[in-house]
Amino acid sequence: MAPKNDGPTKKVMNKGAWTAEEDRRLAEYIEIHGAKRWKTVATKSGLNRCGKSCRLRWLNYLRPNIKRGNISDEEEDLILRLHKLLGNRWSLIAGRLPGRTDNEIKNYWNSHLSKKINQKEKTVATSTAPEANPQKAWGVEEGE
DNA sequence: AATGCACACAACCGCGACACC
DNA sequence: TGGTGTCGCGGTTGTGTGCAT
Repeated sequence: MAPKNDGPTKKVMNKGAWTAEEDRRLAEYIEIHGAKRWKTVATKSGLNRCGKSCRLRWLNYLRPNIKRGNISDEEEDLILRLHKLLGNRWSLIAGRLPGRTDNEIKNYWNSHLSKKINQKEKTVATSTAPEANPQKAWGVEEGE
């Protein structure tokens, strides 16, 4: 499909998956000028992307020292404990896991751990004879 | 071999916080 | 002190891929 004429004033930003060329340009720009003023990064680097998009791409994918995939048992355990402590404060949790990003942890939680926890809760609920104390077994507190 | 489904991950969106003028 | 612009975060959606039927 041939692109339509967008008109003289309106500039349409790129969306969707990043290309290798875009990655290269972003990394190159940040290497020279640093990762600050994302709006400027977006415009000056010549990428037709918004600052937000550049920031996300850099933090979650291009930044050096990023660990990707293979979350170890220790890391998983740490995530579980930190989540219990902090709740959905993914950036704080990520801060405790060197090389991991908040987005990755959030994704991991949503696809793996939330299910695990649901299953755990179910087994606990069934194993602790509900008829002895039904309210506690179903997590019902008087104040609620 | 084709199709449908579930899962994993990348990216977008909306909103609140913060900095600067 | 209020207004405006930018950033950062969390929630959500879109898309690609592998697996089962």
